[in-house]
Amino acid sequence: MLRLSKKTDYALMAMKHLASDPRRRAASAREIAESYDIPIELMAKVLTRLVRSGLLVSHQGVHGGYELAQPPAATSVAAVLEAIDGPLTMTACTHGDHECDQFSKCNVRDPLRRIRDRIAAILAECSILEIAADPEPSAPPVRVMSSPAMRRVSAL
Amino acid sequence: MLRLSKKTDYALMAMKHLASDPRRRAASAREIAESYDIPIELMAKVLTRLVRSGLLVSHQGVHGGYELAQPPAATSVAAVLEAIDGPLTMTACTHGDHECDQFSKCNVRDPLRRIRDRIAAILAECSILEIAADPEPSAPPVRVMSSPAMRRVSAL
DNA sequence: GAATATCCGACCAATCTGGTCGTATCTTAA
DNA sequence: TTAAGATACGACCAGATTGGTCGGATATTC
Repeated sequence: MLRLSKKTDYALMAMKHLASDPRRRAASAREIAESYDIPIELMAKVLTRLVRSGLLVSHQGVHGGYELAQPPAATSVAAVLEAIDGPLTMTACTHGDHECDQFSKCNVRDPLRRIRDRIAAILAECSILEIAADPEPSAPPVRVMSSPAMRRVSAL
Repeated sequence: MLRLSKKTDYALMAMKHLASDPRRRAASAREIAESYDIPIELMAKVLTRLVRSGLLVSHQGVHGGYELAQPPAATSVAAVLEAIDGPLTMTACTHGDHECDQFSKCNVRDPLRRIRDRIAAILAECSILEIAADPEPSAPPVRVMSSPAMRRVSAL
C-alpha cells in the first residue's frame, strides 16, 4: 500500500535521467524510454504531463526532445507526483470533495490530514537533485523496520 | 495518489473508536460499523485482519466483540496499515521481489527506498493514542502546500 | 437450543491502471 | 519542398485492484 503508480516511477526516472545527463541537451522520449526498457508511447505520455505541469520544456522537430525547466534542486519529488497523479490525497476527503460516504461521521479525518501533511513535507523537501545524487543518502538512513518491530511505536 | 485504501480508513476508525471508548469493554463489529455508517460485513472483515495481526483480541459469543490488544500508545498507524494492506511498499521492488520489468536498469530504486523509509518512520511514530487525541496536533502543524508552492523545493 | 457473535472463503461489479494505437502537428535538414 | 524525426492528444482495451456482498461454519452465553 501507499503505492506509487508506475507512471510516477517512470516520471522520476526520466527526471533523474535528464538531471544526470552531463551534456545537458534535450533527450527524446525514445532515448529515455530505451534507456530503461519503458514502453515508448507510455514514456511520451508521461513526459507530456511533465511538460504541461511546467517541470519540463519540450522542443518539437527533428532534434527536439525534453529538458528540465528548472535546475534539479528546484524541482521536488512532490511536484513530480502531482504532475502525474494529481494532488496528493491519501483519503477521499483530503481536498474538499465530501464524496466519502462516511464524511459526516468520520473520526479520523483530522489526524489523517496531519499525517498527510507530514508526508507531503517530506516529498516537498526532497529534490530531483537529491534523487540524482544516488550514491549515498544525505539524511541519516532511517532504520528500516520489519513487520514485528513496526507493530510497536518506536519513539513516544 | 498515495491513497490509503478504504479498508485502512475503516481500520483506523475502528482502532480509534476502541481507544476512545471510556468503558473499555469489547465492542461488536455491528456497533462500530453502525457508528460510522460502514457496511457491517466489511467492518467485520477488517476487524478480523486486525485480530490476525495481533492488534485486537476478539471474543466470540453473545457478549463478544473486539478489544485493543495493547494500550493505544503501543500500536502505531504503520502497524494498522500493514495489518490491512500488507507491507508498506511504494514500489513493486521495495521488498525483494524483482517483479518489475525495469528492475535491472532502474535508476531511482535506492532514492525511493530512502523516501519510503522516511514515510515509514512517520507512520511508525504516530500511535493510535495520538490519533485518538483528536483535538489539536501534538506536532507543530506543517504548512499545507498548495500545488504551485509544492512545485518548488521549500527547504534545501 | 436459541440468540448473538466472530470467522472464513467465494463471489461480483466498478473503478483504476498500464499499455497500445492512430493521427495530427511541428521543426529541421537535405 | 519534401522526408524524417520528433512531440501532442485522444480513444481504446485488458488485466488487476478494490469496495462490497453473500452464505455458511463455529463459538459462547443465557
